[in-house]
Amino acid sequence: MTDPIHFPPRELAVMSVLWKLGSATVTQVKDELDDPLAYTTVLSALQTLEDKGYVRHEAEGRAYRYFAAVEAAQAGGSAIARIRDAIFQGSSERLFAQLVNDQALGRDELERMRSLLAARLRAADAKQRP
Amino acid sequence: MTDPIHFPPRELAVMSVLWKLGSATVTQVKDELDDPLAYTTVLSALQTLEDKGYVRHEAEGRAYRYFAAVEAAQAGGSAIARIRDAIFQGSSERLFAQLVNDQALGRDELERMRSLLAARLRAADAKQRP
DNA sequence: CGCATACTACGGAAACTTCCGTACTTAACC
DNA sequence: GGTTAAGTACGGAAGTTTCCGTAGTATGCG
Repeated sequence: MTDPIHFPPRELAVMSVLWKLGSATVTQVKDELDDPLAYTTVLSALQTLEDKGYVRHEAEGRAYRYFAAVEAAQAGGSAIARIRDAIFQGSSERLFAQLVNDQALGRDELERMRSLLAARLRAADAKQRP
Repeated sequence: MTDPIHFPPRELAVMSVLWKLGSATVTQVKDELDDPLAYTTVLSALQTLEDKGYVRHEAEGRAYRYFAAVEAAQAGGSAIARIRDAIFQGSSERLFAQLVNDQALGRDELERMRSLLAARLRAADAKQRP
């Protein structure tokens, strides 16, 4: 497996903007962040992330457009695994229990989870007895 | 809601040991960690965590026994929310999709997830039309 | 008592993270 | 051409995290 991807809080917030928008200029990232940071602060964060290889940029006019260089799914998988192992002692089931415990989950969302899980179970069956 | 709980990598590893063992002395934590750290390094981590209020200790003989002062479930809920919001754009469903995508999940584990989800759906129904 | 052993407190170095100001560059506009 | 506006590069200060060595304290043992 690759090195575990870990983002400190502020860098995660910046990555989050790129994943959400697909790509963004420095000013766009700055405007999306909850905290009012100086332009150069956001630029620094992006440059740090670029150093680490998590972000790349292209020139756009006289500005730069930034792109995430890692997929959200990849970062998500890594983050989930870390939480599962460290907090839930390796138990996906316990992690899941905590996830569905969220009272804000609507019925439609729960239904879609059920569908997803049913599909996943069928896939497991197919693999087990082909 | 309370301040978001966030553990840097090493501190998370230490908390993980406490959650796993219930409580532990410095030496026990040290022995459980994957990396071979000096005794004082582990002690420092525990003291830092105690400063932050995430850990407490009691005297045991001439040593200290450390306890987690936050529940794993609480830290887990906070961590899951952070990942959901930052990486999966607030979608529990997408987080869940990534979770069940893990090929290492066994049939029995998937079955138990299905039961959990079914129970959660029944609870949602009961709340919606009592 | 004197000594080794086991443990904690303290201090600090190095690296990382967050944050921003200043200086430099380029483009557009008058 | 000169000036303003928009943008980046650079450097650095302050705080956090990681890591450990040294010094101090207490316990038990001969």
